[in-house]
Amino acid sequence: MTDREHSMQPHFIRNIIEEDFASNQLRQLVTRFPPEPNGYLHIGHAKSICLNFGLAWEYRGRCHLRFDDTNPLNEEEVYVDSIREDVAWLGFDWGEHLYYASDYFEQLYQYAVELIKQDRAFVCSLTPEEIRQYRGTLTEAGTESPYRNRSTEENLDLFQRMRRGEFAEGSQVLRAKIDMGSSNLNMRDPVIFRILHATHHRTGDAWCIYPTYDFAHCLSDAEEGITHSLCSQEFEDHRPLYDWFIEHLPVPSRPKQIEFARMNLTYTVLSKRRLNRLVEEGYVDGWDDPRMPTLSGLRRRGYTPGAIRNFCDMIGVGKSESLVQMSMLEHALRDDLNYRAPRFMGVQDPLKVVIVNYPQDGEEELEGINNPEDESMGTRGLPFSREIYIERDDFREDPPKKYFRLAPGREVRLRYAYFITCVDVVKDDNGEITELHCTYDPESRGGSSPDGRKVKGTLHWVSARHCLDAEFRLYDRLFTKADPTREEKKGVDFVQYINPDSLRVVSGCKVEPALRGIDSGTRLQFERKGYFCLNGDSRHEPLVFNMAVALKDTWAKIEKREQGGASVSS
RNA sequence: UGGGGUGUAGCCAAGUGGUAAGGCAACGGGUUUUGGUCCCGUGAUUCGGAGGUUCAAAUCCUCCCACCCCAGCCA
Repeated sequence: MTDREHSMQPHFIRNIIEEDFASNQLRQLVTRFPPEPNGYLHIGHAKSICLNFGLAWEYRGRCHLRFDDTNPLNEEEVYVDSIREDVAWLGFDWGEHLYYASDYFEQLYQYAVELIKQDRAFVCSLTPEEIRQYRGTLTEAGTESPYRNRSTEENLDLFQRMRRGEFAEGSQVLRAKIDMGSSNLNMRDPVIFRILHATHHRTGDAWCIYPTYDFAHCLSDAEEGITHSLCSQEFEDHRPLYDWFIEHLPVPSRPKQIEFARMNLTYTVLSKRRLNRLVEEGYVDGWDDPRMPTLSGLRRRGYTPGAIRNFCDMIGVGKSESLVQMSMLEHALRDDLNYRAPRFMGVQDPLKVVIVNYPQDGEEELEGINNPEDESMGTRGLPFSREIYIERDDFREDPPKKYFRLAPGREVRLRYAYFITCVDVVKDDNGEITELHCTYDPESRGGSSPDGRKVKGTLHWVSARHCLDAEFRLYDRLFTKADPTREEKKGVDFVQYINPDSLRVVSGCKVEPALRGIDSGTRLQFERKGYFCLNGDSRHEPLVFNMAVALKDTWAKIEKREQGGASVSS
């Protein structure tokens, strides 16, 4: 991470940390990113990752990566691997500080025993349904469990037998003894250990009782010396409970929980459940489909870690739930890639152009600049010959107003090559344009004329004899509604709003030969089109390029407006 | 009709008693061998609403409205 990327935008969490340092309550900042290994990370998680690791980096503290693996029913090793990969890819380093809540199972068990001895926890033999009924409702107080006043000895014995596996799942639980009349449901004698006869991905069959989130999370934080435990807002109601455990147990440190708002992104979904449906029901091609907002999907799409970090920085950290426009994410990518992506020429919909006054078998090499924003990226050779391909959309027989590309009798520039003038349009029997005849001005070699003559348009092109075949995969928003989740609340299944044109596969594309042999994953700009990324499995022709994001297109905007089209939304 | 949280421009977001930052988007203009980039300019008499305190309020007080979260032995 560089300083350029890390702006120091003020936000309430940073303010709290500043105050804690100022009042000498804090010597070193310690944060943590605590994913449950039960799914893949997405852009929403990136916000939390960047916040936690970013703050630790900024204040010379440290950030732990801790897997919150207290529920063996939905956790798997594959998820821990992908999460580690994604966090590292984003550019963060947890150093030696990789932890698992499951590392603390024995300690957590001892803490529970301590609570029983303090008469602050009891084994409850109510059934799950009974527990629910006894809990009361939002507006009515709960009822105390008939098992609430078991003796310490009996509780100790029962809890030990729970651990030994003497009971069936669901028959007993350990509960904290707090207040069944609390208006905060989390304080109505919450369950802190439950029986699960399941194999855990790390502890195997060593345990058959597992701590709940509320019990494990705060104590894990305390064990690790976390100073600021940042979580999303839905845990705000849990904070009194978090503090209750910290207060009553002999923990080595006293972490502070601070909640911030989750982010939503337009035209996509970010909940595990919905993302899972997209994959399970085949609407996308897996978790790393380039249309997915998962980190693996964004990576395959061509997003850079720097772009995602900048995006997270841009959106800020607050307490009000946001619906961030996709245009912000796209801006962050363009902004990053503009400086680092090498430029190439690629024609999506080829239209043959014959340079009639160019030598029949002539051939020469022109020079192209790899990145106008960064001279150190050098130049490359561009083979030129009598027959080339240009973009079909760069020619209009009857050019509309403000169109300054090629048209009959009009002169334009071929980027880094020559000025050409269209002298003839060749069509087939159906009236389809099959090729263009143009003349070139030998004096304009390189792209400028010694007489100072100006042209309005510059076109990208490839030499027909030298170009490579390619396939472009053009991605668009996954949904047709900015907030498919909101629509869902009106009773419509969000999959109804999946964009049928979110993927357009275009074959028959032609790209310049310098692209031969580039590595998969390489990010580049096809000039005048957008930023692309060579797809992972693309070794031979046709080369497959995923479009990460299109370049801004002022002409498309003008054309749409002239036609009275609707404005583009984000 | 319980509790917790949030409301500042189309979106994100600073600001916490002294007269509304910044970014994205949009719209003008300049530069340009990418209709890209870059540069310049344009937007809130007003901060969910209504009252009140004050010389002074987005900031303090009162009432109201809207939205989000909570009744898993999920996290």
